[in-house]
Amino acid sequence: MISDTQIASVAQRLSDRGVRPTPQREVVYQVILSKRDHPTAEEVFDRVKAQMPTISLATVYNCLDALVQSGLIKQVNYVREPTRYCPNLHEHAHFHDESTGEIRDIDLPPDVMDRLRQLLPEGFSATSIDLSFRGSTAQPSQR
Amino acid sequence: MISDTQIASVAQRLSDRGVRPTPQREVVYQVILSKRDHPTAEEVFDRVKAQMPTISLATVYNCLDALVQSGLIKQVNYVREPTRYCPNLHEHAHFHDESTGEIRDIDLPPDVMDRLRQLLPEGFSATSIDLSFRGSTAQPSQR
DNA sequence: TTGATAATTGGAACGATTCTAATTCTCTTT
DNA sequence: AAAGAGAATTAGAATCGTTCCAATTATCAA
Repeated sequence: MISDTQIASVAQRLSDRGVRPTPQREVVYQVILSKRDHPTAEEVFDRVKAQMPTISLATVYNCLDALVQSGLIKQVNYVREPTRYCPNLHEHAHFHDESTGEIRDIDLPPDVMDRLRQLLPEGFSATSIDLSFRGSTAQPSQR
Repeated sequence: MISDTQIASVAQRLSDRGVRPTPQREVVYQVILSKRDHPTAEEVFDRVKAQMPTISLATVYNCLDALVQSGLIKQVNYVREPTRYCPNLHEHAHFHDESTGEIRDIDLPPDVMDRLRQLLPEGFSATSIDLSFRGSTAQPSQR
């Protein structure tokens, strides 16, 4: 369930970032925030339709693009899989479990980020750093 | 220009990895080795056609898959761009220059790899680690 | 040389994403 | 509160990269 104050704060966060807060964008953003996973655009579309059945897939793509551009969400992509979207704005990496397909966030301490940046030759500056692991987990994740 | 010994060694490397050395695979592999960049499948297709005009795009994809699976080349992918292929087997990251579109390899020292692996929680084991930077270079790359 | 298996081929099919052009909305200015 | 300009939304068509398919051809072991 979503309270009015949450809706308000979502709209607020959009305007704060210079994103015109349309109902569609609010719902898309709300949907992404309300579940800590990494949905594809199609999955977002399905979830959003529950609240706003008339929204179109093109709009979902447009909204996701606006959110990504404004820095409110991030994109994750794996070879030959649809792009996924991620509401976690902390510096983090992704672990892609090959057996379950699950994607888990891995915290990235600042010292590691610094160390990574040091790898770049003179004159290179990175606006984003993407780190992703692929592998398997010994035990099933408990959550 | 490609000498016979180079061809031979390409075929040899294929069989060493358990990849049946067909003419198509040899040419695809040779083409990828002969230029230190990160071509897409279509680009590989174009280059290969110069030597073997009858090859089909499907075969190029098949060959690239075989090479990736056997560990002879790597895949690189960026959000909403076609998959790219990379002959550099050393541990390395990629730097994606946003203004030129160029992709540069960045060496990854073993200690950094170790540090990255340490980030994984208990029970997680990574079969591959992908690190990629996105940004711009102050000076144009000299090479 | 033969047979079993694997690879290649061209074209159709597919999934993800983008484009298009018409409509509707939002927000600012009156 | 109304109007107008620009932005966002929409449905559907189009596009792009990739995979699938069924028929043909090649490779390798016996």
